[in-house]
Amino acid sequence: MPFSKLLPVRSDDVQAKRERRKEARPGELLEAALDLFVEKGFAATRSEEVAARAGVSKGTLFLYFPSKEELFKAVVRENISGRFKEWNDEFEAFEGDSADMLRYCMKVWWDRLGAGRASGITKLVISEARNFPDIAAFYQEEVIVPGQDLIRRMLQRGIARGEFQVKDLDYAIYSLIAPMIFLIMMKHSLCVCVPGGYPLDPERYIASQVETLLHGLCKRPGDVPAAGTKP
Amino acid sequence: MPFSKLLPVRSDDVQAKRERRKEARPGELLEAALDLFVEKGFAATRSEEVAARAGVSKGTLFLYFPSKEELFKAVVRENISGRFKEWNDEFEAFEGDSADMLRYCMKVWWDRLGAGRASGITKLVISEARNFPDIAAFYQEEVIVPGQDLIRRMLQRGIARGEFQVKDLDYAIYSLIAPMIFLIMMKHSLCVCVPGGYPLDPERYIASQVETLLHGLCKRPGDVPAAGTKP
Amino acid sequence: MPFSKLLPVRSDDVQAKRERRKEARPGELLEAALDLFVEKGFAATRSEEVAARAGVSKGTLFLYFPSKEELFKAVVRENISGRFKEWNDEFEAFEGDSADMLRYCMKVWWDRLGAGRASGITKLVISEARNFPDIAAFYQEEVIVPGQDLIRRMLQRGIARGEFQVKDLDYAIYSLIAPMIFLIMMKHSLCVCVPGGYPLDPERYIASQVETLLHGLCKRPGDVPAAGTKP
Amino acid sequence: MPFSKLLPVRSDDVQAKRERRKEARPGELLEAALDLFVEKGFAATRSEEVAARAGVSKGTLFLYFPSKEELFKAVVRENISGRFKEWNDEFEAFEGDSADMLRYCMKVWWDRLGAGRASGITKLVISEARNFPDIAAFYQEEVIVPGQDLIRRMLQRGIARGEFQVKDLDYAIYSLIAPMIFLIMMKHSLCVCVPGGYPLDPERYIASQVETLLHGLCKRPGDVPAAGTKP
DNA sequence: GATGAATGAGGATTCATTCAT
DNA sequence: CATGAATGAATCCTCATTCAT
Repeated sequence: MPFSKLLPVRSDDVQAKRERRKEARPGELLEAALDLFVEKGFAATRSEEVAARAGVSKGTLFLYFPSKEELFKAVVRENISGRFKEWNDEFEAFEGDSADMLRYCMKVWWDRLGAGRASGITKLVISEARNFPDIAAFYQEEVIVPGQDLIRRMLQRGIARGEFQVKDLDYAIYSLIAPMIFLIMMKHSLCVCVPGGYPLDPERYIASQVETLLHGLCKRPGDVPAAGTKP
Repeated sequence: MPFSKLLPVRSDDVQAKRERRKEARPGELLEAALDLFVEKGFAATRSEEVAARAGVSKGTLFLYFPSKEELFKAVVRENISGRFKEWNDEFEAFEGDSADMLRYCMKVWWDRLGAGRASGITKLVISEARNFPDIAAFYQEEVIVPGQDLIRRMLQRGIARGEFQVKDLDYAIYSLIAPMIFLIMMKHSLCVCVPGGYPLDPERYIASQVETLLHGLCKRPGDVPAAGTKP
Repeated sequence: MPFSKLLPVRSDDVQAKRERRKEARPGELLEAALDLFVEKGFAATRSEEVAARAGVSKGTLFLYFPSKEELFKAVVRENISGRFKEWNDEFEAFEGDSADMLRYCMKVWWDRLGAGRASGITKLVISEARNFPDIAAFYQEEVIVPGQDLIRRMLQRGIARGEFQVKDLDYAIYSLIAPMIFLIMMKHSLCVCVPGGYPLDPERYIASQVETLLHGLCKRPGDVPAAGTKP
Repeated sequence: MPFSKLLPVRSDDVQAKRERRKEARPGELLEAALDLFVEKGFAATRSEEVAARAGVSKGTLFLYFPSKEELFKAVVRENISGRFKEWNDEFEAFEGDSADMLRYCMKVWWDRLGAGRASGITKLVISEARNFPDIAAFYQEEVIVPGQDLIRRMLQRGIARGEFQVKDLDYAIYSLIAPMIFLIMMKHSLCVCVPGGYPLDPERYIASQVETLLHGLCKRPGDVPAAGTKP
């Protein structure tokens, strides 16, 4: 038994915590940085604040990341992890109406990604892409391509089942993407800073988007007079 | 007639040039500011650089605009707010099918605003709103409120004419806004920095969005088998 | 008769006014500058504001005074004019009690100098003397020396008439000067900028100062119990 | 005992020096600031110069004081406000004649405050109050109010003991304040810049002021013929 | 002479980054 | 490894002064 074991327990504990923390450092810093970058953007986030939120000193931050810019890149890379495998499986397993599938997907997307902190990454990338081209490339490859691929397959399923019709499949995917990106951008910008508050209830927004997306704005010959319409 | 009138024309000319320059200054500065704000964002744009690009010195900028923020507001007024009058008139004067109106509006919106540099302002505001609440509030008031108002009236027109049906008018406007904002965000972020290039042809994008928006994804009972569908 | 005489009268008038003004320019500038220097001090007074208050353009100011510093010096020199002749005469002519003379002088000093704008010069000189040694020298020679001389003679008169007694004549004069300078300084500083307001009623202040100056704080053996004393 | 404790003393020493410097910084900065504020006034003192005189860089100054104004307030607290406790105690403890108390106080005031650099602060505030209302308000609260309060209590003590008599207590305090302020103003303006030198010996000035203040200028019936009077 | 547009040095303050401990 | 004191380049904005007209 080493002598250290004979030292007062507190010291032991603290030592252990310190060890644990030491290895967790980069992660804690990335966490803190994610929060702050999402909240304030790259330029307005102060290195010291990141360090403070991670519970370390300013100097320590630069021990792990050589510059604020590298920290930023690490934050984005760290958080762009493809959860696409899981999503693909779920998609493959889905049975039923394509309209329901789309309704389900949008809702699930919001609950699992949009509503959480992960959407902050998307906001971050889009907002700062211009000043960080390699991040943009990274994101494109890791998120956009697989994401658009999944969405395309969803539309194809609908078409194959004779439930959807689209004129231009490559661009139809944007009819699903645009509403999601818009919601994310608003959630992280105007919704949190306009004095009167920018009114945007996500659930209601998604419900409205999906229905319009499925059925369109145009009244159809056989349609019932649409009870809910507010003229 | 005083002798001065008989002096060489040059004097007159130079005077004229000076006058012209003086009057042109604000415009030149606004041009330069627009370029830089769009390129670098609000925070990262340095006042001095705006001045330099307009061919004047630092001090001159502040002769015309009391602060960077006021300069930005002037850019917004010059490039966006000022156009609503014209748009409203056009809307009021429009005759014909509401679907055509929507097609026309989207196209015209792109040609006049979206395609130009002005759309960069929208991207900027959404990206940096959180750090500049004053700017966000200003933009909300000057652009978002009148813009959404116009869109709402377009939908109401369609409903009134029995051509559109919407369940939730307040949120249906986002079905028009989201595609536009998405296009703007992409145009000024991923589209200009992803190496391979983010493939997004605006015209085709808008055409696709509008048709889906009008008719929805779902195949309708009486629909012909949709020749254009690419399975 | 020159043709100009046939021009509309207005022109004539304006021309005349302009002529008149042209010669008055330096004076108007000095007036404006006096006001502003007294109000804001040297550093905080902007040349442009002086020009604006004098009704001319910025450039014109520099036509008459080569720099802000020279303007400042001119302002002080211009306003340090000895009205001492008049005061001396009045002093020589005064008949009566020396205590009354002192009461009279203090009151008259306030009415004629202290209360007016002239006191601003004194405040100005004392406040800025350190940065303008030649102004200080000028003021010393033109104002302080003759002023102290007059005051000394007043005390001497009292002593000669057996009405005053002083131990140290050279310094006794400060017993008259200090209250005046203090009042001036306060009038132009704390009195006009402390939020709650610095309470200082000049008339009451002078009355109090004079009486204490004449009779002292110490109760005298034969004194009546001083009805007005507020314990 | 860990081995580190056995390391050469040098490390310890250097550490100590660094600690000492860190703790000394605010003091060094306050010293430098006091010097410069007194010498040049508030507006004309450049932050960088304060830092330089304290032997640190611009940034370091703002590490200890968030703004130039806060630096100034700290200077005031350090040099003036902090002393009232001590003064009050001394006043409470004073035994003896009120005239002696007044003589003692004036002398002590000069020795401890007036003669030192701290009095320059008072001069500065009065000179620049109008441009820095916050500073004026702060000074009023921290220095003027407690100062006048102490003086009022001194007069009240004299009255209570039947030694002083005043007609208007609220204004009688100015009979003590005015001489002190005058001396301060002169010391920091004309006295240090008039070429020939403005002749003002503080000790003699105070002695003269106090005696006149106590006994007044007027000869009293029972007075001896005032040996010292120089006619 | 008069104008006022233009200049650019200067000043307060911020913050990423370094480095001695 | 960790710290946090120190740095100084960078940035917004001001204003005395110049000079072409």
